[in-house]
Amino acid sequence: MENQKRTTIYDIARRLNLNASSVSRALSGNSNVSESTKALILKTAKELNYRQNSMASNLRKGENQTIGVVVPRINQNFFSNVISGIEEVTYQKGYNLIICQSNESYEREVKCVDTLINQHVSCIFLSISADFADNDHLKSIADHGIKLIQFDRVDDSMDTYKVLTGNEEAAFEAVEHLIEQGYKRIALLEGPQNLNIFRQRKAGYLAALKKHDFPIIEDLIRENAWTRELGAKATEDLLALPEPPDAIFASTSDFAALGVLDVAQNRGIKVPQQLGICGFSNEAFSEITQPSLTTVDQFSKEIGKNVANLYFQKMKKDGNAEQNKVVNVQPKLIIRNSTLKNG
Amino acid sequence: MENQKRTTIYDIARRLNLNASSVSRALSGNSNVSESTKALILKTAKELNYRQNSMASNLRKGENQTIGVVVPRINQNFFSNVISGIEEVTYQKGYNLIICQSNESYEREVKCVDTLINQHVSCIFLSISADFADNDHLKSIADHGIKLIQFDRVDDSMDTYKVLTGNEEAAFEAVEHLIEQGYKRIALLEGPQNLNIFRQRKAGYLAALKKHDFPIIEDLIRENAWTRELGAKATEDLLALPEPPDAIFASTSDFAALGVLDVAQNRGIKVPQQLGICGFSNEAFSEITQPSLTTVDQFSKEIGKNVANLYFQKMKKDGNAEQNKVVNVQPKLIIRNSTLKNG
DNA sequence: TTTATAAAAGCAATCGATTGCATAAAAATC
DNA sequence: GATTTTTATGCAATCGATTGCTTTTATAAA
Repeated sequence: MENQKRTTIYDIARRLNLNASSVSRALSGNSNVSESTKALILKTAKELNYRQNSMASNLRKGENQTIGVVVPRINQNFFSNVISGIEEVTYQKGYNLIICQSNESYEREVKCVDTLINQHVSCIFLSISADFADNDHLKSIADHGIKLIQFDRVDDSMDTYKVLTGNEEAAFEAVEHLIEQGYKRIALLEGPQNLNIFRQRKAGYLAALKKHDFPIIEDLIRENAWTRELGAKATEDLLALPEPPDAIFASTSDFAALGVLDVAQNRGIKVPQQLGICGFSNEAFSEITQPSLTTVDQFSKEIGKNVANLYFQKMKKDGNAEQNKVVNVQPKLIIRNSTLKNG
Repeated sequence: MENQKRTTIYDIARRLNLNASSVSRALSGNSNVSESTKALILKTAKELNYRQNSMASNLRKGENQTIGVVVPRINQNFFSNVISGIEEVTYQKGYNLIICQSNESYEREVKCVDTLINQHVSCIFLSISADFADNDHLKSIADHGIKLIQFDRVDDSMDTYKVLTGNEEAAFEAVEHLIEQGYKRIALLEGPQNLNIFRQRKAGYLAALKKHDFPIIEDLIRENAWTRELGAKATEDLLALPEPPDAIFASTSDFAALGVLDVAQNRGIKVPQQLGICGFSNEAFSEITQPSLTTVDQFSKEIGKNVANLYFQKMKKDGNAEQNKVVNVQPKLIIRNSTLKNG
């Protein structure tokens, strides 16, 4: 029926001539209820179709078995996989997930965090938006007694638990791979430098060049090329240089790498012979392109699991202890045809 | 600080020598509070860093501004887009989303629904899992005064609000397109027939054949081919027939279509000349394959928005009124090279 | 059988916000 | 200035479950 009230422990108590406290104890299975009445209560609860009201329970217990997740975009492969990984763990623990997307907007990110604070969630798992401005909202999370785990895109300046990808190492490895394949002028497509992940990937790029005594050529480094279109645009510019690159590391994403490939194909530039292309993220399509794309797998679902496990295994116990606050999930370079100049 | 208690309306009241009820009224902006004290309360609230405890509020008000979503897999393109669309609308309305994934398991779907009932959510948006067994759990949702909207994969036998894709029409259109292109023996890769969407797509296939006086050849209809691997496997079988098909409609997904393409490429079969291929869902990769894949775009994000709007615009008012309970989001056939025999 | 002990059940306060009703204060009317 | 009306505030119950404490009942020991 639509509007009938839900059965409460009082309904059960009344029916059995008992006190609500006994019903509560019986249902939580705790203690001090005789087996016989316990069985009776459970039976009646089932008959009356009883369900615990978790609002009341949470209010009284002062804790909410709920975790809030804030990501830039739910429907982005990386994040939907992270969420899936998180959900797998939290489901096991009987926790609920409240999901918000910031849509890459700082303002909205702040609002999402606000909502989650109001909801009194136990912990917030968060990856910051592209136009991240300051971290006041993150600080206020702790003020309200809520825990915080940052993942992937994090604010380095904050001393919170974090789950990270080895962006720098992965970028280093990717560029070194390009060098080993004999590419001489390696360009970089980079993302917004207010995001740690893009800074780190750039650092990896620079470190690899340095190690192999390659000069750093500013002209070969292109900012904000993180969509297919922007990747294509940047490629056009790069190829118009007096001395164009012979390889492009699209450190932002496989989408950008796809843009590079688009341009190469339009111009009849042979990949990987004349131009090497390396992407980032191992999107599903990257093994389907012609040629298939070399890229970096970030094990996004693993990242999600790690985030959740970090909370349950360490944070709930340690509180905010000063040890091992950062977990690294090592990514892996997936070498495919788009960079195999030496076959 | 970590363990300090959160400020409540009582803290504010005490500080201002007022009663908590006035504070509550002031904060909810309702009425009957003088401008001066209202301003004072708002100011103090900010000073004390007050946040409403929504557990308490919801408990008292008996409603929970929360919606539960159950999908087979969060990290599946279609569903993550639907969720994204849902979130966009619910966010506007100040509602929270609790997300669960059934992992295509009926048992887990039941548990998800259980959890959401306990959480006392206002409404559940649900798409059933592949091994859907019965609808007792769906019925019990209404028993607890919770609304239900089914989308995409629905249990037809239940009279609930629904948001659907025009699967049958889309499949019909796809097959008709193949016929118009001159394909003569059109095979079908179909999914588990306990899911409405696959039944409907099959119906569309059959209807199109019938309209054009094509015989229905059982050998050309393959069950449970809904992954890349299974699609490839089914294609192997089809091509081994004495009279193999000259087109394959992978009604299950673009992944299955990709499996078809794999086999064609391995065997040197020319697409679309010797074999036409049509997929379903318009996955990101479908325009990247060589040749690009003809497929059906379902407007998944739109579906999500429609689901949420259905709740806010109709259901909350009408209750369970008997009119216009079903919304259709019409999909669109995206014709690409894999079927353009006459291109 | 009586007393000591353990187990079972009841009582009542509590979590924090909301709201109908009552009262006090301010404003409007005569 | 007295009375009515409006507005502002206070009081207290309520939402449903939990839990420390007390009382009652059953069991074990003396």
